Amino acid sequence: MDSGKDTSQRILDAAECLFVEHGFAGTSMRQITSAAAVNISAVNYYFGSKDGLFQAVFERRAEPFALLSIAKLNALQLAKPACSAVDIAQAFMGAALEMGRQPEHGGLVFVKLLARSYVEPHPRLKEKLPLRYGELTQRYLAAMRLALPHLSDMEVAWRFQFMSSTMFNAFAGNNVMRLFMTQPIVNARDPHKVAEMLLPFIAAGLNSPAAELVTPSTTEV
Amino acid sequence: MDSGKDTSQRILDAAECLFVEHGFAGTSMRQITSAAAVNISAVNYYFGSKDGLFQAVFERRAEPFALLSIAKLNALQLAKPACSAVDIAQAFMGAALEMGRQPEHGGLVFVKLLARSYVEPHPRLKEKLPLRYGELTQRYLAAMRLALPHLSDMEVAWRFQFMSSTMFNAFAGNNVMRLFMTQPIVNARDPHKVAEMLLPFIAAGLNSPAAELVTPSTTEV
DNA sequence: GTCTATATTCCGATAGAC
DNA sequence: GTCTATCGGAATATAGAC
Repeated sequence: MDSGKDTSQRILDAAECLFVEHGFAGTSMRQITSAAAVNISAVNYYFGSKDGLFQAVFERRAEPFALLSIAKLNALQLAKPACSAVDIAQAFMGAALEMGRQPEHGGLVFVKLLARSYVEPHPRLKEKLPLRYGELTQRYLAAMRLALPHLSDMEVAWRFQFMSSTMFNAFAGNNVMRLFMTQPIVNARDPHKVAEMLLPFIAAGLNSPAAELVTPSTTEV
Repeated sequence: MDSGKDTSQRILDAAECLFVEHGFAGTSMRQITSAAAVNISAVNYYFGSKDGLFQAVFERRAEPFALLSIAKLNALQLAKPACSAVDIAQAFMGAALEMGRQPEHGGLVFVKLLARSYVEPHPRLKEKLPLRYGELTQRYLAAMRLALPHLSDMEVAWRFQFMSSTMFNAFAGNNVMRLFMTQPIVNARDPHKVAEMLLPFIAAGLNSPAAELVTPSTTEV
């Protein structure tokens, strides 16, 4: 029998793919259990509800990805205490790439789920995510502040935001081209090639001079 | 009576907001008609179906936005035939900003709808959008190729893609911070301030040197 | 743990009175 | 054009046999 995986894991795998493709509201439990070839009531047995299933789908990958991202930064700062913004960007991208290289961690599916959650955050994420990713964000922001002393803390945060949205969307394959053109001319099949295209853009963007503020007041909350 | 707008327009307005906030599948016709304070059967009367309503919501803004974007580029190329990549980026951003300035065009709501469609394209968009936005994309790509002669056509397309995803997400207020941190430190309330933050990042990214290809083969389809 | 059967609610869509 | 009423189906969730 090739279906050696147990029921709950098959549900998680199927749900992960379907949530990425059609979103939470756009995916029914019947689709999930049908794709996983399990009985429909198994979802409630293992996860309590559809909401609970989503949470489980996310939590399975969240911790490994956070740990991986922080480990990449730790390794970088150990090897090169005065690291540049480009080094930091590469560490961040490296975490996504390494995740994509590990089939046991779902490959790039979780990065795609992150890209989607970015636009359409599930209610339960708003409670749990800050606690789990707060440290990651703080660590990367602190590193970037050191590497970009010519920028204010606020502008560093903006650039981290720009870097993240560009990266996540690129790895997730969310192309304007795919949407706007009959014949797409960019393709995100190989994540390493995407990373090669990304790097000069992001590196130059991070290191660019501070914004010339036309409006004098702050952009902060 | 302050509800001077007619029924179909009130439906469009309510649906536009709800689709942006909860997505197509996550929004029911009952939510829409309730928010619009109209009878539920009015949707079918005016738009035939929920799908038809989505298409109408999109098409109301699609043409004005496309025309505005192209007009910005026309004006730029007339005033400055040898325009730079930064000029082009500003023209593109200018279209979104001007759309945001016009309440009769829904302000920034359509940009947010674009940002969402980017991740979760409605089936009907895949047919209609390339025809409507194909010219826009081709025009901007052609202008960028002239302004960035050191890049291959393919790499220019990638950078247009990076620029678009960063812009749309920034204007739509899709922040990693909002998702990852308890206390968000960036805020996208004023689109002009967002644009000020965006410009140096995107300008430097567009003008950065070509990627060093480690893998020799092409990234094209 | 896995299944069938079912409860209950909500969905989009339509028919027909006015 | 706008309303009420309702249809048929699909959604999540649960109860209970095995």
